[in-house]
Amino acid sequence: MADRDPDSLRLEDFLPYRLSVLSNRVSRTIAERYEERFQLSMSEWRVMAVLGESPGLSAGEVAVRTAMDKVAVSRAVNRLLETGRLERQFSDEDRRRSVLQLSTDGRKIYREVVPIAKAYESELLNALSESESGQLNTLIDRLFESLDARVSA
Amino acid sequence: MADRDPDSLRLEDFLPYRLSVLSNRVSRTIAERYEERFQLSMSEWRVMAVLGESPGLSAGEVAVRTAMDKVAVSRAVNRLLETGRLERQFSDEDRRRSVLQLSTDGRKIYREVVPIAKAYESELLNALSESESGQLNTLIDRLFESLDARVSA
DNA sequence: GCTGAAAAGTTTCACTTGAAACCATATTAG
DNA sequence: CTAATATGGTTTCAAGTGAAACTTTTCAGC
Repeated sequence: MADRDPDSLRLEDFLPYRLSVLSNRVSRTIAERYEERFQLSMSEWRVMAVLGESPGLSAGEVAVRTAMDKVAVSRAVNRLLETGRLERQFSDEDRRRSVLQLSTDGRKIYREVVPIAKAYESELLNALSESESGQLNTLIDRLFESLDARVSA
Repeated sequence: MADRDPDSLRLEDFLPYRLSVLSNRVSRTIAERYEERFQLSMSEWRVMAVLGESPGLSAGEVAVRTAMDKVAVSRAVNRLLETGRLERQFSDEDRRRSVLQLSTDGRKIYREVVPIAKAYESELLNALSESESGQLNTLIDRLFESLDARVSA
């Protein structure tokens, strides 16, 4: 497994590359399952997903939770408003702050997409044993910690 | 770790989402290290990386090896030609087929970037023990197999 | 209360991206 | 041979993206 020739770089063995390819394939596959069927982009679905779990968030909070930037959130929110999947009010205490929640229609779609998403995740994880999935999660968390540790480095 | 409520979806625990965020952060971080310094986009670097390992590939072969689509490769190749990092000939047997290799300048940059990329990978993997990195690689391979198994499903 | 700075979102602009159409060369069938 | 088909690569076009500028509202200091 060791690959310690410092002068050569086999892209196929390079972790950042492997993660990127894996993630792209996974995301594309799952998106195919709801994009066409629900006319829902991945950004829109992410926004719906956090609002389904946590109604009443502001756009900024959605951005943090989804790791999207605020521009992308703004656009996704607007499309979801246009398509009637989302309702927006503005906070009484702070009228810049939006208060977002799924509409009746949005909740309906949410309830349809969640099982699709979870089924796909299970399918993918079928390749792994229970304990391996646990390992994977732990390892991913470690990598996040490693990234956080060197924010400004 | 089990999360088997089929009606709810916590994005933060959802593997496809976690992979996507992890991969984006890793890629962005590493790209920062060479983009500004070498005026090199991630696509261009990927093309250089495979040609550094395997000179003489065609554009199509580069596309397969980098998991990029042919449009992206075509554009990256053209930029690399313009900036003098790449040389292109066309095959004698099949004059549609390009034969690509790094130029002297390209090889120089390649030799500078490889250690940067590898250093970053090591930094990231410092969070893991030797055996954990091995586990991670195995798990990622399994997930790829799982994806390949259901190509047309 | 006012003025200046900050925060929540939105808009703009320049750039990237991928699908589909396209061009040139190669191959195959008749 | 020549027509039809396939293949390698490029161009076009429509959509997506992020950084920076902007608008509106709030807050802090005086």
